[in-house]
Amino acid sequence: MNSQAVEDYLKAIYKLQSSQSMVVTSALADHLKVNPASATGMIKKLADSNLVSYERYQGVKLTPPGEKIALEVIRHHRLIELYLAEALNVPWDQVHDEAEKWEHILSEDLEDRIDKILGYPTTDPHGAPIPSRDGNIEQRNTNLLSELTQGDNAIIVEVSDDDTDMLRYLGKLELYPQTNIQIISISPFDQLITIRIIPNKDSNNDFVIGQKVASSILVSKLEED
Amino acid sequence: MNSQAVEDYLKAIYKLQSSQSMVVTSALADHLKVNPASATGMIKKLADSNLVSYERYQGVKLTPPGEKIALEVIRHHRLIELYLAEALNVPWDQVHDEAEKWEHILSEDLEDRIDKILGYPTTDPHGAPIPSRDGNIEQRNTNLLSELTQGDNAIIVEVSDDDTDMLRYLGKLELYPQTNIQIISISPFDQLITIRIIPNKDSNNDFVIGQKVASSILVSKLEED
DNA sequence: ACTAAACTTTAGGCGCACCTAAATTTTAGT
DNA sequence: ACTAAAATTTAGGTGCGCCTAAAGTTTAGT
Ligand SMILES: [Mn+2]
Ligand SMILES: [Mn+2]
Ligand SMILES: [Mn+2]
Ligand SMILES: [Mn+2]
Repeated sequence: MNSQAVEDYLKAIYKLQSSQSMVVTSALADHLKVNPASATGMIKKLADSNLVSYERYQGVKLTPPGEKIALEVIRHHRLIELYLAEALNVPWDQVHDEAEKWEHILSEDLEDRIDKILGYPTTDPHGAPIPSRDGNIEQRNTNLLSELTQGDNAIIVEVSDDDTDMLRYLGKLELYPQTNIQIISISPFDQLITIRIIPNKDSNNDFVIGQKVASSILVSKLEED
Repeated sequence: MNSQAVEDYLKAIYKLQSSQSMVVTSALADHLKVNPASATGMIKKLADSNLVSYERYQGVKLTPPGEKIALEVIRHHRLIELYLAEALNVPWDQVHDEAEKWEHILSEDLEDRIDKILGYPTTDPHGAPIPSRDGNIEQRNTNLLSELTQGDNAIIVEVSDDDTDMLRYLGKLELYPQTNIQIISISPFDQLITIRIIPNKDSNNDFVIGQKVASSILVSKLEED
């Protein structure tokens, strides 16, 4: 069995691979809040087990077996998050921490039972896709909300799930996955974004977010009509 | 935070204390499937933290703080077992292993949510009492089924929860907690016990169990009428 | 009371996953 | 091309929880 540490490293590498194609030691160490020297140690272990390919001083990449394990753990994580939210009414800003622990001990049998009870869901409470049992994950074409320009219409696809305070804030603004939004304006210098949630007809409920918040939201652009 | 190992030791000591008032190193080592030398090492650690009182060569006893932690973990274990059985249809012979892992990472918040959804239950699927949040546990007056004599009527209170095969067997015999039984006869030499489940009126469905099975069942004697 | 068996503890080690400090390699600026 | 800064790896060490082997203590039988 893979240790919790191994699973967390593989998961982190998977996540970081979406931005950098080769994950660099310091990025991994930052993400996992360990010392770079510790990350190097684990990287060597993972490379020995053929879970990552590793070039000294250059960084790591998941091998197919490493990616398989990462996706398995991510599937656990997201199914658990959704289950906690749906079945146990855990608020969406708290499901992540609970899932972070439970994901490592969930049995395949219980995974299947949860999957079934949820009706074989495809996304978690933050909009992230749930990998299938055999390790496939939906690839989507998304933009950061911070990349949109004035007048754009978009639907929120996913929000980052690991910052409790951010999630609570987004909840207060009602910026959930599946919400339709329009970019009313973007201010000069600070790039403050004025947003309207789309059923709203006038500017009464428009609000402003900054770049930090806007770059934690993934959207899919809608065609103008 | 207490490690999983510490929690498992305290739980084991609690369980063993019900039979021996001072828990001896080898009993603990047997129960936890570790080497006696390892148990000694952990015992010294627990004694240093004031979770057990320890006399060299004589054995250990839980202190009040140690018992509090043990009951907390047992509460987790039993709530989880019941939740898995009720909400996720996990068979009663499989809930134990899942709970054994989950009990150590369950948050107090999720514990409360599960407790509430189950309607503040008092016993787990095997009939064992669930300690209250503040660490009280119901004391019951029970006998082993193996201690009963011919003609006795009794109600099954609890069955031991940690042997999957035994539980599957008991399930097949329909010997669940709350089942009323009568001791029809006990054979000489082997002490084989012929049992009738009480709604049954004649001997058609009587069956025989041996001492191993009979001593894994806790009962409460019923007065004759 | 003595002794042998049974039990328990001590001594010494191991693997895991982390750390700090020092050495090495890469990188980026001039 | 050279050098200083940044990143990475190596070296050496820690705590945890386990192990085996050896030494010490209790126990039970004679
Ligand atoms: Mn994790
Ligand atoms: Mn999520
Ligand atoms: Mn356990
Ligand atoms: Mn139980």
